[in-house]
Amino acid sequence: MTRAYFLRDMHSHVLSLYFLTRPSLHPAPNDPVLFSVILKSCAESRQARHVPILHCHVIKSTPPDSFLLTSLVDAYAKCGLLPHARRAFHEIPHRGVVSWTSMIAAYAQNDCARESLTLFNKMQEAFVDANEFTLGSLASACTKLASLHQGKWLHGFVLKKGIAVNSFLTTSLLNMYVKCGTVRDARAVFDESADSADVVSWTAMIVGYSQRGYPHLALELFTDRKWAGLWPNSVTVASLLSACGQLGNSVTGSSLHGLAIKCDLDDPPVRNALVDMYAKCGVVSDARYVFETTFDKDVVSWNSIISGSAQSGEPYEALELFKRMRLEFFSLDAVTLVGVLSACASIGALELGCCVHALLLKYGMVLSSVYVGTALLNFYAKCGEAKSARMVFDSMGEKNAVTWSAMIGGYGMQGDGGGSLALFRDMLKEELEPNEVVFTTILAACSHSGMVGEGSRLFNLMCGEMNFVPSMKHYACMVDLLARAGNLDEAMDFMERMPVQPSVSVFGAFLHGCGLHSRFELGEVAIRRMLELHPDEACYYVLVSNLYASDGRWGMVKQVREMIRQRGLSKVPGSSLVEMDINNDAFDQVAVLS
DNA sequence: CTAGGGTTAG
Repeated sequence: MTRAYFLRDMHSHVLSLYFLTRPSLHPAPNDPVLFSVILKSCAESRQARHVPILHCHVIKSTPPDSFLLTSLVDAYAKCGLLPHARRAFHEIPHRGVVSWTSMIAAYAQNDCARESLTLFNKMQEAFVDANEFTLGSLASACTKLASLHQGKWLHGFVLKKGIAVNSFLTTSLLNMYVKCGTVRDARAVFDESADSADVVSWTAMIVGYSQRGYPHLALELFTDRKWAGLWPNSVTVASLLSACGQLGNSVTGSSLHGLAIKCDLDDPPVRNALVDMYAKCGVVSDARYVFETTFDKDVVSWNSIISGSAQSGEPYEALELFKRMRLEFFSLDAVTLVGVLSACASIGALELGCCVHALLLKYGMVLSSVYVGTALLNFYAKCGEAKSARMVFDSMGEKNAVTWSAMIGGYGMQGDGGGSLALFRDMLKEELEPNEVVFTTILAACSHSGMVGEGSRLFNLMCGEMNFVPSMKHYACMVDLLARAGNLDEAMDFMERMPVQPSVSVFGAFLHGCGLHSRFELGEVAIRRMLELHPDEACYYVLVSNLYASDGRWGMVKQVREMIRQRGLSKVPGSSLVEMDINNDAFDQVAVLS
């Protein structure tokens, strides 16, 4: 059990004990110490029941005790009773910095960040000086408002007024920069107060790196000897596991698993992060093991294993788990359905996915986030339903590069390169920055529709005007584009002029074109080059054997296959899927869905 | 009497 849970439990016991021994009598304010203890326990255990009665006792005396009213503000706020907190605040006769800060914090904790800032202005008008507590709460308010501007102003205020910066304030400011600004600025805050760093500020910085796409730096900060004296807790470990998952680093991941066991850091977020890490590193069996041995599963546990299975090539397992979740009456959320949709997309389970769509509408989830809309769109696109995908696309409010890319790819999959291009132009018109995934998608769409001229033009636009450095995927798309259309000499020329060594997938695209257009002599030239660059790769032999097969040279095919066997290389056979037998399996699922 | 960090998704 973590410290937070323990404390909440303890305060709950304090209350039970007190009200058991004095069933009808609440403490009177003339015993302020006991009174404060009881109030604090109400706040920490989130039990609002007794607070109004205690409040009555306080305001009976004249003048009411400012200290106790301030505690009441805090207690109400922690129980989520913001209007009550506000009333108590207005009843305080002498408002000192603590009273103001309690109310500012009350707003920040109850999602009224805007009011926190307003109240801060009133506090300054009342000539009460803010302290590090006040500014910490205000920094949290800025984080919730996603307001870098206000946050920077606050940071400046702290420096200008020479307010003592402790690890609490450091963490709040650092976190503000992580969520609203850049990790660089966050790191600057962290480094400037390195002397007062503790586990929480250190962890906040690790979380920042992990969440903002620098998992490598997260691990680096963790192993930095400069902070060797800090001992990680379960929050630290959970975010480090997330970083390992992003990197696909299961070696460090399992070490952290060991650390968590050794230090008894075992709560739902850690277990969920473990499930996610193992799934992302391709060790689904370990992910499954951690999941099955978690006895206090929450919705995130289910979501992690469902998405993990779906993304690790086990979509049927994912659907099976979803069914189990429903049968156990576990309540789902949008993330669950996004995972299920991704499983449906990968096996083309149109019927089932449509039921998920119905569920999304039922819960009113479609508009709730870009993630949901994009997942639904992607599902329809992958099932070859570009029209339905487009309807989802048009109904979405917020869209990002992934959304656009899924829709562009949806047209591409149907061989509608014109549709892809039109949408790509719309994207540029809306002044959105296409990323490398969008470029890959549009190039592939051109290739599948035989639009060589358009594809080449886009590639030049990407490398020239838009200053993109093409990745291996882009090169493979270009070679595929040229080779598929029969421009094999041009494709060969393109490969030779590439600034990096072509990968197996680039050769694969080329050889495929050679097979399609019966240019076997060129294919053999490419095979020789590929052999020099990539020996010992099974897929290489498969490509060669495919080329001979398209020439009808079955003797050669047999020879190559024999070579694969002798060298002990193996390749997972490819497969494709068609939805059938809806009446049995899918309807079984549908029954669970409704 | 007041303050800080986490896990899942396209």
